Amino acid sequence: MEGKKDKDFISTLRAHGLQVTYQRLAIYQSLYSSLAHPSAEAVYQQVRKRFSMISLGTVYKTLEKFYDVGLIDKVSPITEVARYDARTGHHHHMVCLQCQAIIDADCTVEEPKGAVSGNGGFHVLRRQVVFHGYCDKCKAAYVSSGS
Amino acid sequence: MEGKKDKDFISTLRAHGLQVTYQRLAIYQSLYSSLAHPSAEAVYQQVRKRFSMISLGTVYKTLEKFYDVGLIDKVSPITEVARYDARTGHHHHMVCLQCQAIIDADCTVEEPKGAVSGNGGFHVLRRQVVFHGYCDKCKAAYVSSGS
DNA sequence: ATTCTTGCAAACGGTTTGCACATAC
DNA sequence: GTATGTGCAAACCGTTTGCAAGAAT
Repeated sequence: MEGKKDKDFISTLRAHGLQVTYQRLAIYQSLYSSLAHPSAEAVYQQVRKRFSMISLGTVYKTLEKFYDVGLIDKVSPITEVARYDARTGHHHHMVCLQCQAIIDADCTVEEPKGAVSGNGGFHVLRRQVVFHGYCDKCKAAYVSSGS
Repeated sequence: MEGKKDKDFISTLRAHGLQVTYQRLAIYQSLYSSLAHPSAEAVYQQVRKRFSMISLGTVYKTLEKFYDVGLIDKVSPITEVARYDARTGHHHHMVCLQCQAIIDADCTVEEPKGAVSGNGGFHVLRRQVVFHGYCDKCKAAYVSSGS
């Protein structure tokens, strides 16, 4: 579940003009090796396992900095807390209403047609699709327990 | 900007099994007559103009109740606070990164293709597309100020 | 009369901020 | 040596909750 060596993380950080610290390495590495779109708190818990003195504040600051320089994505849909993603390619998400899992999805979206003509002059920079529903696991639980 | 009489609001509330109060009427009416996808705070400020003794807590509780019974929609995208919409038809939104305006948009989205085969068993209930960018007004400001 | 709703204020939780100390460069 | 990052704790702010008084049915 790794695939990237410390060296690579270091050069990635440098490539984004970031100073390299153990905390940042640990945070980026943790995020990079997760598919769960973890929250700041989740990253904190994960990183803490190997780096017990890290503070939650640092995790918040670091994730925000990563996001600022475009190193990571921020997925903040209808889930109640911010969730992050180290894969910055344009893809979309399926969010489980039950367990809050966020699963990557692909799909194409056509240009928006505003209420008025065209899209009302809106300049689209990014499009994000969020599918809400139940993941495979929760769907089963949902069905078996009735309605 | 009205188009609906008090009587209509009353029957709409009743139709959703809600007790009718002046506060609820005012809140629903305010939301219904706005295109701005206002936040709870914004609804509060609006309603307060004609109903000065209303409390913010009531607005929160009421909007949530409306949402529960399906009377209104909750739009909580990358904007920092919850935003509501009295138009519950399936439509999407363009969110201005500058002024936080939310503008209705139409577009079709195809079924999601999960990372795995199909959509990995995900049962889609709702799909929401958020376009981020700059609205007509802010785009102009953005361009004229350079960068 | 009973149940639901309101208003108020306190609590909550995720996130941000200020500051002194430590670290990267 | 200087700028930047860290840890800690307090502040922040949108939102939720508990409860007593008030209104709807």
